[in-house]
Amino acid sequence: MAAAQAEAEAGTPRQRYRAQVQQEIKKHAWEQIAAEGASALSLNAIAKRMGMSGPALYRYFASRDDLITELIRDAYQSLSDAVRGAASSGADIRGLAAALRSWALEDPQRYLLVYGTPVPGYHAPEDTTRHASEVMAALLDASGAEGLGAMPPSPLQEHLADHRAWAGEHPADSAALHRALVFWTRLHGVLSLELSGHFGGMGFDPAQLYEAEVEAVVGR
Amino acid sequence: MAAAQAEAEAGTPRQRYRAQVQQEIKKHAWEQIAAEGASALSLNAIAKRMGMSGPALYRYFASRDDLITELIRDAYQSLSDAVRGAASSGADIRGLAAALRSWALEDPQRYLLVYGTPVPGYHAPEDTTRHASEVMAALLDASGAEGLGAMPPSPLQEHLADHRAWAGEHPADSAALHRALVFWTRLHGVLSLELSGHFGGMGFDPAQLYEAEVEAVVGR
DNA sequence: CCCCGTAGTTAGACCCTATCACCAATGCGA
DNA sequence: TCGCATTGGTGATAGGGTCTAACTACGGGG
Repeated sequence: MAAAQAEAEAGTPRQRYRAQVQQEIKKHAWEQIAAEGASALSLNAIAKRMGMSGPALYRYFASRDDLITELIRDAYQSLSDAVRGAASSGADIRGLAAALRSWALEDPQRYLLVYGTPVPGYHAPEDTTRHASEVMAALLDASGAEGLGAMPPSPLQEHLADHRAWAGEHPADSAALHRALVFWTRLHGVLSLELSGHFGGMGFDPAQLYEAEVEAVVGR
Repeated sequence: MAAAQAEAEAGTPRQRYRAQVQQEIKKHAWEQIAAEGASALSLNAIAKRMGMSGPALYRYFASRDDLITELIRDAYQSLSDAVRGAASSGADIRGLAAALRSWALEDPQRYLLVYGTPVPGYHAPEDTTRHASEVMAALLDASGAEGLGAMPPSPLQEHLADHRAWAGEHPADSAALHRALVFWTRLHGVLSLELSGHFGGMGFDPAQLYEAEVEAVVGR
């Protein structure tokens, strides 16, 4: 609570007001993104909805890209919270998968902001990669758990044993590294195609495909 | 060749000129997309590079969205050609995977134009879904081939047996349907994350992960 | 109480898409 | 070969976007 106070109420009244307006801008930005996609986000439109003139927003965000970067940062933070929250409340790998899916469906455009098509040349700020690492760490924890079907040794696992920089200090064997990567890429494969509407009209239920992929990762 | 003539040289000189200019516009559009991404595509910039004024392009494409739709159409066509070409020259499921990957790496933005983040509310024209079906059909052919590791029966396969509208008239059993879906989603999972740069800095080789996923689909 | 920093304004430069009216050239039928 | 409708290209313009610059109004700390 002290932390919440420090974020929400600390400082001078001016700073509190500033933080409040920034939050409101972001709120409208998310609504607009959910409705029209990130590429259609317009500072002018946000300003009008807030009852002020366009250039006023530049007191709060240096540029449109700055605002979007901030939103991406928040999205990463939210994702990290969701999966680490699930992990810390005892969820196994299936639970993490469920948490990931419900986080994605809760706001598809938010998921696509993180994992969708990037602008060539865009470089994510430092702390987003930190959040990505946190998610990875939770995945690696779950991937190393006992009771999972054994992944047969493969050339990839030998490769991963030699290229595990991304795992940091995490004490996971190459089978766990492999499982974490497979968890990520397979679930992203189903989720992103579903959220992008590529399953639309095919007639089957994406949730069941997702479940099947989760079971395949677990090892049956 | 008769078909090529019909496309490239048929009709009056006016029609030939028109088709030629349209092709040149598309060429510049692809260059711009490859460099800056589809969201940064500008008709004005294309016109300037071609040495003419902005509004002139509207003689050839009714709107920016129209041009992009046409590019998506061409991308689908190109993808369909690539995988059906591989299939018709005797490639097995591994060959299809290799063809898909090399098609994707050849022009990442082209892949992302097809499978990347869509604009909410955008509806693909009819013939793109036709190309998607052709790709699916090639996949289903390969997925039904003998010599593949058996996919154990699962709840998903029962579901797919009842929801196979997307397979059309194709005589594939539910195991083949399952394998085709898994082929698509898993390889897309690796490819899209790779092309979006999410593996950047992780240190491992995406190609080896891709290969491992292909082997997993084949059934080892 | 004054004063300075901050929030907000309008004006404007420079992009973009898109439409319009007008001009020029081209190639077809008579 | 000539006339002329069709077609391609132009500048002007409307309207929206980002973003900068100059100016005004307010409110809290000295």
